[in-house]
Amino acid sequence: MSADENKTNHEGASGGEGEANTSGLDFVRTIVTEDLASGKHDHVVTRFPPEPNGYLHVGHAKAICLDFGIAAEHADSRCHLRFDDTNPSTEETEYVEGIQDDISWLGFDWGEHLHFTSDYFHQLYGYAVTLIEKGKAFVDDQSADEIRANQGSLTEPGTESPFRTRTIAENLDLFTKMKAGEFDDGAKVLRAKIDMAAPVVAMRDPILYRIQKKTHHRTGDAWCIYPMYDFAHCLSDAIEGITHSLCTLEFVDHRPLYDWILDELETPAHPQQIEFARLNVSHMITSKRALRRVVEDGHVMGWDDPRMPTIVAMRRRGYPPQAIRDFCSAVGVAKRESLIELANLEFHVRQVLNKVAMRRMAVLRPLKVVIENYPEGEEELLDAVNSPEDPDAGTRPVPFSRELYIERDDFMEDPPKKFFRLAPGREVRLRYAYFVTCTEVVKDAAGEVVELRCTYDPATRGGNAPDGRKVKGTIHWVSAKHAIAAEVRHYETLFVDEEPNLDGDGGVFDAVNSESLEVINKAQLEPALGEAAVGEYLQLERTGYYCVDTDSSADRVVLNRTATLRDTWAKTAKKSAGNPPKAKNPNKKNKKKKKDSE
RNA sequence: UGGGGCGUAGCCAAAUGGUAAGGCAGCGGCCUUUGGAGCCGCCAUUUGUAGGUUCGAGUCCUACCGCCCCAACCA
Repeated sequence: MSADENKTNHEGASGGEGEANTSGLDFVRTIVTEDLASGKHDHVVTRFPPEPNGYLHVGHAKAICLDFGIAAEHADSRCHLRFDDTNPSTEETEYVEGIQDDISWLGFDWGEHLHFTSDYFHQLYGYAVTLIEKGKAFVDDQSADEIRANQGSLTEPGTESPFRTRTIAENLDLFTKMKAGEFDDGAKVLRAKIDMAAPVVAMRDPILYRIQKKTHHRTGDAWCIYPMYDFAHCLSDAIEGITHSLCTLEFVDHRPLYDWILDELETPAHPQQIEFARLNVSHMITSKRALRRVVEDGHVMGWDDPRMPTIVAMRRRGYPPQAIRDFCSAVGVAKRESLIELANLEFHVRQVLNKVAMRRMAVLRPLKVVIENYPEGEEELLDAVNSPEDPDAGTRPVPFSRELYIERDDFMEDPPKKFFRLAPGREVRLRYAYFVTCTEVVKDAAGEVVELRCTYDPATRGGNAPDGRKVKGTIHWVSAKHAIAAEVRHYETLFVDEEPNLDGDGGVFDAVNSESLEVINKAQLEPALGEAAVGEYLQLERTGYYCVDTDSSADRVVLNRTATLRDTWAKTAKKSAGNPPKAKNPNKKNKKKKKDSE
């Protein structure tokens, strides 16, 4: 018989549709599905509401996938992109454009529903006037400091403003003058009249409008008063007919205010705010403030540096949008705060790349090999498969000649037990080419191996021996004469800790991994790589997934390593060497409050 | 110490009173012209703790413990 019971009881209201099957759905989709089944709504409208004051990051990707994803799952449903641009001092057109690019790239489409909270400034103003007329809002002359001081504490109630009892007429007059620009920034604010003793601080006469004589990136100087988030957001949702307004957990406390405003005013709709836990990924941060520090302090090349957790950066690094969507879908949606291991994201990146990346050969750290019984000056073209996952991708010719490069790591003078690659006297297969046997090791004065002399078996052309003999190892190679020199960039995580502590003495500086970028200057690529386009997904066989970086030009190839290949050899090698696991950065724990993390 | 949210494996996450899905990671094996990919198997006698209700509890009740959020004229 309680009100609560009525609120949560959807079944009775159903038009005999039967119960919705919500098994396995996350809690947000469960609510949406039940609302549809009960007839509360016959379609769903969601919205993704970024503030254009920075670039989108992996955490936003989750929200985007949720907001747009849910809309796409139901008939006649849609998701709006609405820029929450109520603070002209931090927002810029550059970000408006960047955010649209990111969402499109991720694979979502808002159709005709590109909106701006600033489009509603006039309506919002009208709602504010209505609130004043109802005696539910007043103009406060207190300074910011005074308001803060009178707010009370978490355990003590606040005290009412001395201006709280102004007449409606006076409030109307003052608010009109605020809008007309008759007062300075901070001189006055419009506040809701709710309850200074409310246990939820957000309900203690929250500020609705403040004066900011700033030029807005869209409305210019038309306004000098701007609505606060709490006032603008719920009303914008209502104006757009949003059915389910999804946001992160820190807004739970704001829900009573969201509902209060919509209950006090006559609006076209009363959307339901639903909060879910934000996405955290190990070794990444999602605080815009800290991200800006990382960029401004020069720890990275920019917002799109492949080590950044931003969407532009993941794009430049070579993460396919499908992988990001798969990842978001795999981590789920719940209210429990969590820290997803980076390995999870990388898994989805590899999973997609394995299917789409063209295979190529490249030698990162070259060791010269001379095939002594291969005629000088001769060369030939061998066929190499472009993708074992996609027969339609065909083959390409790869030039072979007497002098080759192989990976230094693929040779050991004194190999351990399970090393299957080249060693003195040992025979291996050069991928797609021939079996070769190492006959001599050439060293320089310092004892460094500088060259290998080998012989090849002409009968093994293509990689198979007619006599059926097997080799244990297959290594990649590149013809020295035909190779293209390139720069290859390898990345480690930008932060050394799983959960970087940004509040320590050194802040971001102490948290960043100073060895997160490794530049390899003279990698040798097979000729086909000279034609790869910027952004193209590649797998350098046996070494990893790469893509052509935007820094590349006609005469310079730069590759980014997107992800390594799973490397079981590295594991067994490490195991037999008894290497201890990497030490972790000790300066963790004592996390302090993180703000500005949306 | 006020209000709110949350505790299921190393990391995520399902299970709507009926006997703990799935994924990642890890471990073992098969296969392999990438030590890749793929395939097979193993990995929670138990859901923060302690009581209680019930034939039956991760689910309901009580108490306790722990973590997170809230005192911007930010969003």
